[in-house]
This record gives sequence, structure tokens and C-alpha cells, in this order.
Amino acid sequence: MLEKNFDPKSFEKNFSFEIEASVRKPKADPFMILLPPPNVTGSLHIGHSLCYTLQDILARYKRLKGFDVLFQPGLDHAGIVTQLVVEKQLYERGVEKGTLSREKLLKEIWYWKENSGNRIIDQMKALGISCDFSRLKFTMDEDCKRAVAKMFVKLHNDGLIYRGEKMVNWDPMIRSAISDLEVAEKEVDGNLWYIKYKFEGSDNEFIEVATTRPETIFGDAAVAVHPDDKRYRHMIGRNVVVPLTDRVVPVIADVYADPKKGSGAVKITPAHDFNDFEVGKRHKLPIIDIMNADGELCNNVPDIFQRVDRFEARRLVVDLLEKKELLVKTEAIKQTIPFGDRSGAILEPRITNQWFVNAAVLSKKAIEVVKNGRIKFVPKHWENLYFEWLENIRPWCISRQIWWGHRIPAWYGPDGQVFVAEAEEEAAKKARFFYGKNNVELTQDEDVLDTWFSSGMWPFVTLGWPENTKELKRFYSHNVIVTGFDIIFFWVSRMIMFGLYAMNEVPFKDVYIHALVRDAKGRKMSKSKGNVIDPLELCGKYGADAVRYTLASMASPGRDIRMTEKAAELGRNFLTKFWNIVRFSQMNGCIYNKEFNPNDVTNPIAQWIIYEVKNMVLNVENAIENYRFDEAAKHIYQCLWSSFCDWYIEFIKPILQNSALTENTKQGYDLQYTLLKKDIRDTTAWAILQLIRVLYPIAPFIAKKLSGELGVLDINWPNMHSITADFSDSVKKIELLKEMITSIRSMKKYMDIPLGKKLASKIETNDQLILDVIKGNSSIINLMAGVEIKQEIGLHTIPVVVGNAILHMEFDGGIDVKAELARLYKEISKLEKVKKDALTRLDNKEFLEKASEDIVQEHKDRIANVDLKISGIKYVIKSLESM
RNA sequence: GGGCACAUAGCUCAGAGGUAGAGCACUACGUUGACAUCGUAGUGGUCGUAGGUUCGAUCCCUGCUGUGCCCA
Repeated sequence: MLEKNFDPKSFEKNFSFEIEASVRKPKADPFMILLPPPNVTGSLHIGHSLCYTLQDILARYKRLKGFDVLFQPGLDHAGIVTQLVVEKQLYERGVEKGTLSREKLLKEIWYWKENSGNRIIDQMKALGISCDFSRLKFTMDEDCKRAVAKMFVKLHNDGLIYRGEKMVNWDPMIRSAISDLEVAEKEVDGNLWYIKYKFEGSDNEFIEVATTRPETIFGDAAVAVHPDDKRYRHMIGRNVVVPLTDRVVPVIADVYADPKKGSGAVKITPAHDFNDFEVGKRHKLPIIDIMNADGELCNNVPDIFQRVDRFEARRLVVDLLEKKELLVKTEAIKQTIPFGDRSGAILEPRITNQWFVNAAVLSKKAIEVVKNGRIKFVPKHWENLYFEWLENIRPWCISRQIWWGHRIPAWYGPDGQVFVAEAEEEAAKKARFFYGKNNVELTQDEDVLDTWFSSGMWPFVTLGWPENTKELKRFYSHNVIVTGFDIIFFWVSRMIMFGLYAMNEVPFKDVYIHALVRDAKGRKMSKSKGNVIDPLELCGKYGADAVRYTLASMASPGRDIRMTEKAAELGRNFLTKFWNIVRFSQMNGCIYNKEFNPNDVTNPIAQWIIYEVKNMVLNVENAIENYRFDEAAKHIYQCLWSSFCDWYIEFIKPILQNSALTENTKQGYDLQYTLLKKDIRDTTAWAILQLIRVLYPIAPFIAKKLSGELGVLDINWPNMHSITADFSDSVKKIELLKEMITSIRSMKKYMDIPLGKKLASKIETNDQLILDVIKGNSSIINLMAGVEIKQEIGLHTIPVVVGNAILHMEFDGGIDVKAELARLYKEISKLEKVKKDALTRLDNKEFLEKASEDIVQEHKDRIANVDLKISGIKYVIKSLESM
């Protein structure tokens, strides 16, 4: 017997899904889900919980359906973040950044990874995520490393990877190039400084240049004005002296100078601004690099500025300009400047040698496969974002000047000749051939690859690529990936490009984009705002199942989730109901009977619940197949709570607890009654089992626990197609019974009659169905509505509308009919409005001509129905008014 | 500036071309056998706004307003 209270903590720990998740079914159809590998530094946040729960629902559902499910887990080495984390920890131990050798730092990172890197995996297990953890893959595993090198060489051989000197976004804190996608533009307060650039050889003639970055004057190569700007036209071609230096640069005409901005004259610093770089190219200006990797000014500037941090340099420059009376004015402005996503540092455009992927070539097919439907986004509109990015794709800078990651498989000879190869021996061979001699000293490229490079290979590298493994053949392409919209270009698009390139086949068929989990006010959750909800804390409080159920029920397509702690009560309360129905079944001897065949059931109540359960299962199935996790959760909820608990259990109580035995049946108590009881018990256990089965994908812990209580160890997906019997007659009867009971209860409430007070009643109707229902369910009506149906009753009665019938109830106490009358008036006016609407339509010739026959008939039926109700209510009103 | 999404009960959200739904909250009542993590009965909506299509629009189309996000 189950404990009285549902306490998830008491049993969740007892279940592990690792074994069943790793079982292979070679003869079944494969189904493959690719878990987006979390960062090795990560810890489970609520967004992960949603993402992983939805995938787990799919995986478990497909497993129950008999598929050979491979739910592939992994961890991402997250180059920059991980290195930052470990460096920070080292710093706290007194190790300055940059003082450790490459080998020592990598050793430290590996040590950290072995000791702390599995935290999120353990957290996933606690949430019940049923990946095949025996196949856990790390992007820095040896075989991944080999595969990455292979991919790099392959792309290089095909001319799709090249090295070049280009301007990139540079993060001075990380001291590395970063991708365009990792740049976050933010608006901040800044200044526009107006500076005098004196003309060469003149002491009082000058041009006023406005800049937001005065420290870059040392890199100035020109001053540009708009060719049509009358103020400056005569100055074009003359030379000016760059302030604080003796360097002379020309005034040039270029449309890039915006006459409306600042003074209209703009300094051009080709080495430190993307636009200036382009202007410089047009005018063949020299490129003067004035900055180091860490954001300090370098040796190309006057002595006193060398090795000075860029922001300190800015203050110094402004100071000095002011002293030399070269500063005209300072204007406070709002400006948009680029920040590094990871470090938060202000970025510097910088010209460096980097490796690039020619993504434009790869993007063509990637666009095509989504356009022609081979890959489907759910919800569909997310493909817009995908196209938008791929159609304007820029070269992908894949080198990073950090140490944690896949080192670029390129070696340089003494003269800088590059040899790209999977391994050093191969590079040496190429070098021997190139130089025509042995023992040429080669040095490997210092840089590592962008983390997303290896992530892009995830769909096939996890299956053993480049080896042509069994798994690769069986499970590529994957069926679905589930991820957030912000990852569409980082990851989804790259997997598609790489998958098509390496495998010549799409990496997956469906891309389900899940919602963002926000706080109660709709704000993004963040540690700095302090509005995060810790999923594990939530699981501790409400149970992992409740958290999973709640998230699933909130996962409506295309809408972000506003999550609160309280919302998890939804799940907990619902699961409590599950707990209690199993308790109920145990108390009433409802034991699952394998031989039970729902088609053979004859009792209308049992037929009705079988019908309800069947529909529910089909609806849940349909919902999950269409990624409607919210609907799946809702269908189970309604069937369990609104049908099974609210009605079915109450209906069967009199049968199971013998109170259905009237004097008549008591005499014949006996075989027939025993059989009925058995039927009801079987049906009850059967219905509960089906509910548990469909619950399992969403809330696996409690489903396992409860099915164990029923003595069912293996959970399969229920097959409803074998239920072919026609139960429609019983359904009609039970719906009528429900309506009758509700009507009586409602009336009693309005008349202030306690529900428990039994009233002797007599039904007045010609409707045979109603008579049948009452006759067959008198003890239920008695128990649930407190009404005893009799042939004859006393003279003092009050009438009640019950469905299409009038029920006369014996009542002699003083009653207050006012509230009840008010309710009935309101009911009448509602019905009359419905009637009027329908009549208006039926009066319309065009409606009769153009609307379908079904609809016309439905309107006619509606009027007939409403009329019947209205006349009943009017009759009751009349009698009440005269009381 | 370009694009996408959203606007339905006090709150959070479903919904479908043909009688407007759920959960929470709220009101009244209720506790000796599944369940107070509960039960019973209720209250509550001009479906953002203005047009258009249609026999019929809350739903489809267009404009507007507001909100959020992406890109520049």
C-alpha cells in the first residue's frame, strides 16, 4: 500500500534510467535525438531543464513505441569560457594569467575537467534525462580530435579553409579573435572630442576633426571629408599634422565622411576600425597598428604612451590635447560600441592573421535543404532567422588565440611556408617534399579552433565519423534536435553546413526551437538580476517529475515561458492525484488483470471511461508527434482529473463499496453482482495503467513507482486501436448522468440546501433515455447529488430542471428561492441570446444557400434544444415565483 | 531603418471560420476511508484598435497602436 502522502523525495532517488537508455534494439526502427552538449563548465539552469525535458519526453515516448532510440549525450569543451574559468581559479591561487606554459595550463584545465566537469551530467540524471550515458562524448576526446583535424584538412584541400590577414573583432581581455556572432553591440554614454588638426606648415590654420576614440590618433592615416561638403572642399589634397606627433597625413575626399556627424571631418585609422579599413583600401593609405593584443598601445606611438592601456591612453591624449589647446570641445553622446559576449570587454577591431572558413560556399546547400523541406523548423517561422543569417554569411573566422581547444593542424617551415596535415608526420612529409631535404624544423600553429567548429561536426562525430561505423550508418541522419533560437546560427546552421559537406546528407530532419524561460515579469533570467530559478532546488521542493510536467505543460509553440516557483505546484498537485488514484485502487482491490479485454465490458460506466481513456491516449500521441508538449500534458491532466477522479471514481464507489445493493439486488446478491464488481475493478486498474503509461515520458519517476505498485514492470505505449467496440450509447448516458448531478448540486447550492441533505424526488419526463439513466444509476445519484428517486413523494415539492426533464423534490422547510430564481433568469437570457443568434442566421437566405448542410442542421438542432431547455426553466420559474 | 513574433478572464496561457476554454487567483459552502498537495457550486471576457474578405470573423487579409526579440 502506498504511503498516504505523495513525497517525491522518498522514491525518485531509487530510480535510474541508465540501463534502459542504453539498450539497443537492432531489429526496431531507429530513432535518434541529438542532445545539444552543454558546456563542460555549465550547471543546469532552468533553460536546460526545459530543453532536456522536452527531448526526454520524445526519447521515452519513442522507446515506449518500440523504436531503437539513441539519445546521444555529450559535453562541449567550450574553449574560451573554460579557459577563463580555470585561469580565474588559478589567479585566486596566486598564479598570474599568462605565466603558465601551454602544457601546464592544459594540464590544469584537464585536471579541472576530470574533477568538476561532470557536474551538469549528474544534474541531468537527477532530472531524469534518459540519455545513453554509456556513450557520453566530450568534444576533446581523442577520436574527436582526430576527426576535427581530418575535417580541417578536408576543407582546406577543397579550398574552403584559408589563412589571411584581415580585420577581426579582437577581445583584449581574452587576447583572441572572436566571431562576429560573439559580439554584442550595446549603447553606452560616450564623448565626441573635437580636435584641431593643423595644416602642414601653418600654425593657425586647422581642420576640426570629431572622434570618439582620441587615443587612436597615433594610427591616423588621413582625415576624410565628404566630397560635396562645401565647408571642406578647398582643403582636400592638403596635408595636416596629426596632433601630438609630427606625422603628416592628407585630407581626402570620401563619401564615408558624414557631413551631419560631428564636424563633418573624420579621422581615418585603417588598422583600428572596420570602416576606416575600407576607406584606407580605397585610398591606399598605410596601415598603422598602434595596439598590442591586450589593448595597450604598442611601440608605434610616442614614448610616453607605449605600454599604456587604451583607456588610460585616451585620458592622457585628451589631457595633452587640452594643454596644447588642440581640443575644441567635448560633447557627451550616446554611442553603440561592441562588447565581447563572454568576457564583457570592449572589443578592438584589429588586423591579424587568422584562419577562415569560406562559409558562403557551404551555405548554399544549407539554405536549399530547408527551402525544400528536407529539414523542417518547428515552429516554422524560425527558418527566417536561419535564412537571414545564411544568406548574408561572412567568412567564418575559426582561429582563436587561446590554448584550450583543438589545435589547428597546420605547421610552418622556417620561412613561414604552411603545411596543413592531420598529424605532424604528415606535415613533415609535405615539408620534405617542398624543401627537398630532410629534418626541416616545423612549428605548429599556436592557435586553436573556434569551439563551434567541433560542435558543427557533432551529428556525425558522435557516431564515429570518419570511420564508417555501424552507428553512423544506422543513426545518421538524426530525427530531431531540440534547441534554443539563439543557437540557430552558432550551431544549427553549422551542423547543417558541415553535415551536408562531410556526409552529403542532412544531419537531422526536424529542428524544434523551444521557448526562452523568463521570470514572472517576462524578463530574461540572469544571475546579476537575481531572478533565476534553480531547477534543482525546485526539484527538491516539488520533485523532478513535477518540474518536468510543469515545464512541458507550459511549452506552447512560439511563446516564451514565464516561470515562477509557484507554477510548479501545477505539476505537484497533478501528480498527487496520480498517487491517490493508485492508493484508491489498492484500497479497493483493483489489480491489473492481463487478461482483461476492454471490448468485453458491458457496464456503461466502464465503457465510458474506456472511451475517455482511449481518446486521451490518441490525443496525447498526436500531440507528442507534433511537438505539442503542452497539449500532451493537458490531455492527461483532463482525463485523470476531470474524468477519472471527478466522475469515474465517484461513480464506482457505490459499486465497489457495496452501497449499490438495494433491497432487490441484495436478495439476488450473487453472481451477477460479483461479476460487475470484477469488471469495474479490472476496468479501473486498466484505466490507471494506461494513464501511467502515457504519463511516463513526462514524469518517469512516479510512473515507474506507480506501475510497480500495480505490479507492472515494463511500461509500453498503450495500443488503443484494438479497442473497437462501440461505446457511444454509454457515453451519451454518462454525459447525461453528469449533467443531471451537476444540475441538482447547483440548484441545491442556490437554494441553500446542504448537498448532503437527502431529498425524496420524482422525475417527470417522457424522455426514455433519461428514465433509463435514472433507473440504472439511482444509487449514484443518491450518493453524489443527495437525491432519492421515488415513485411517490409528498405534496410539498420544488421543481428542478435536470437535462430535458423536471425533477420534483419533496421539501417542506422554508426555502429562499430568490438566488435560484436569479440564476434561472440569467440562464434564460443566455439561452435566448443563443436562440436569437441562430434564428437570425436561419432567417438569412444567403446563409441557407451558402453554408454547408451540416451547419444549417446544427443551427436548427440548436434551436430545438434551447427551446426545450427554456420551456423547462420557464416552468420551474413559474412554480418558484408562486411559492 | 529592415525583419520576426506577440496582444483572448485579475494573472499565466490554450483555442478554432459557425454557442469563448484551462490552470492560478477570487466568492460561498464543505473534512469519519483516494486526495486539503482536496471536494462542491460559482463570479469573471465588446478576444488591442480601425477597415476589408465572407452568409458568418475573436480566428483570414490590410493599416494603426502597444510589447518583446533579431539584424543594421
